[in-house]
Amino acid sequence: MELDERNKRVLQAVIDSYIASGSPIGSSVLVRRYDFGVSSATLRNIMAELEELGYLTHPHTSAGRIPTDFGYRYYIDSLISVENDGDDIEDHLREAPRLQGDDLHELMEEASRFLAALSHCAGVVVAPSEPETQYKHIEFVRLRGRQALIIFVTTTGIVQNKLVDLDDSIRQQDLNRFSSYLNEELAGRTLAEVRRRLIEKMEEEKLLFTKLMDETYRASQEVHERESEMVYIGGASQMLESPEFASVEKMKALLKAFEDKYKLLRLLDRSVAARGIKVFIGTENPFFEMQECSLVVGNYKAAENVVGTLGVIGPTRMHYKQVIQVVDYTSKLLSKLLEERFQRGIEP
Amino acid sequence: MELDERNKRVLQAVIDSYIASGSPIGSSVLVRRYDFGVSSATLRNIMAELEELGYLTHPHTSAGRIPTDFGYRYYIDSLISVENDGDDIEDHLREAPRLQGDDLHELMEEASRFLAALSHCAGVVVAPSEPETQYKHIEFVRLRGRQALIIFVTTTGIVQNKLVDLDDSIRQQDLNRFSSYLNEELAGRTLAEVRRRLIEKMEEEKLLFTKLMDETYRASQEVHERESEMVYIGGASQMLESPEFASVEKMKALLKAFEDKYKLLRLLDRSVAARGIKVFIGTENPFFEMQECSLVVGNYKAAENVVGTLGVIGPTRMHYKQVIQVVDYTSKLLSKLLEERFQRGIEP
DNA sequence: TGTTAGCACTCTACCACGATGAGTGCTAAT
DNA sequence: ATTAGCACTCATCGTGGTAGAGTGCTAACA
Repeated sequence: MELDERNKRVLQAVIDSYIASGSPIGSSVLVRRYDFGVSSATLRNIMAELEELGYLTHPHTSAGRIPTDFGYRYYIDSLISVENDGDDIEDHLREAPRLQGDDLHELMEEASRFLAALSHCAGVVVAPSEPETQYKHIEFVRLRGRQALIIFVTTTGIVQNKLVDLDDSIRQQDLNRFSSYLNEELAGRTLAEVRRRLIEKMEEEKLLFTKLMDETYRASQEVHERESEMVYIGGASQMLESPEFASVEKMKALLKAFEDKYKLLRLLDRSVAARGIKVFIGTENPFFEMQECSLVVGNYKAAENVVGTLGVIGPTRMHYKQVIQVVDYTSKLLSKLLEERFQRGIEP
Repeated sequence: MELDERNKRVLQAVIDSYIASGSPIGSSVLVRRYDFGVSSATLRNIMAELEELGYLTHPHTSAGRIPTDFGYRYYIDSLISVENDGDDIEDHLREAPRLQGDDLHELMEEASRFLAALSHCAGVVVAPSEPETQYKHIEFVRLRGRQALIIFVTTTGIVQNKLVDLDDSIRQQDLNRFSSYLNEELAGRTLAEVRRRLIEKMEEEKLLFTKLMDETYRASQEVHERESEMVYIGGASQMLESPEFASVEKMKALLKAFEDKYKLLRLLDRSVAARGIKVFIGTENPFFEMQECSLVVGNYKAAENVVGTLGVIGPTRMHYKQVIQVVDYTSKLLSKLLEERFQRGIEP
């Protein structure tokens, strides 16, 4: 059943107004603020119809209407047009502070705060995740005594180091040979492949460097673990400003959810597959603590591969249009920065 | 003016009860729960006296007494004895999960969560701060093309790397000579000294490696910046459990304060000078947002030097005795772990 | 002089009550 | 199909009244 043009306009007006004001929208408000050319009674009939169809609801009999999750879904899919009059956000973006952290860690934190500041919600950035991250370079460095440093570089510019004990008999030249061997063998593979390959090698050739190989394997595993754990949350307190979280219980639930970064990670990772911006509304959201929140998620990439997720978590009543634009912009910005960083830093 | 023995006991009883229950303590409660051998009327007189002296107050005429900050101060300085019957905490500690992160970053996060879990407040750990951190080792590694990696290791086990462009003419052998030169020159100095020395060197000998020297200088500076920014907060939502933060305003204030890590840093750094555990109560606290909080701070060390601060932030009404023990224990634990890590990892 | 019993007083928390007003749903007229 | 009008509902807010906890003070007592 398709909505007719007028009903669409009314639905949009209700949701727009509700997003702006935060309180339920009654028929009189619509008459006052919009020009539908009909009376409040007609609007009441239309709204009753929209409620029947599941787009709207009202908290109690004598209150105005608020959108359901289903209503928001329709609003986002069919009613807002991000591209055609997307000029309002551009101004904000132009005067926004630029991201400039030169450390990856710093850059991620900055990006999460950037998202938060522009969206007035919490900003989340997940560091590049493993499946798409590629091995770039390995290097072994002898330190004093028996110590050596394994330096592991990925295409996303992460440098992982690990200290290991080594036999005195192994000299820097040996290490150099070993590293160029590995570099040739592993070039261009993803980390998962690298790990598989290392295990194969270890079984094939039970040679001199077993221990070193083993440690290398471990280092590559640690890159994986460290990366996939890294979730940066910025501006969580922004969210507490919205009246929907004005109750102590809800605040606590929200805060707890933010502390459990692992859950957030899984939540965000669900959207890695898809390109473009995705929106999860309220109950579409798999975690109970987040049932009153919406999620706007996008990806960023570096070196041609999709490598990470970023997004905004806010109340279901958020300014979707603006937030979608912000997430889109930030994902492009971050992609560009990583690309540059990558070019400048590691590629010959 | 010194309190007589009975008044001390009453003060202690009031504070103990208040810490346990969270609601103001009336004379009848004291009669019921303690055996002072006097009537409630006498206790009322005593409590009035204690109020006169500034140790207690009451929120309104017909409410029981609660401690003032001054009262807490006296309580901590004179009434609780951490050492003599400190057996209650030991059991908890024994069955507590051990810290085992092998990455410094991970270890700090774990420690902050550890503090939070045991104290039921927020746990804070500041990464090793610069003045005491010493330079340990430097290494230059040629990568492909014009790229090279500067690896900078401090005594606290932090490894900082920086990618630089280098002239093709500089070969790995040159780099090795340069690094052993620097290693000799800079051994055992603090980072501040290292930076000073590098500048001197650059002016003295305008030689081949000016650019490399310059980049090295920058790397050492980055170690400083990165370190001093690192504040780990664990279990912030624990604090929201206590009824004193049950108002939305207070929660927000608290959360904002936690987000501004830099302020926290300055707060905690005030106590770096002193050894042992320090307690800051309510208004003794320099930041307005934290006026209703107390702070229990301690230091941890590695390699014989005091290098970092850690502590617990909680409501003024916290279980001081237990928290002091937890902070003490954790600081020792972290010191030991860092010491081990240091021995194992870097020292020959 | 210190302690105690008793009493008047104070203040909060809680509940019930009613007024207000925004907003709906329905019906009958247009 | 639209509209005016009306009865009805429900949250919100201020009021007043009550119960209970706790105090301070006074007068009696050891």
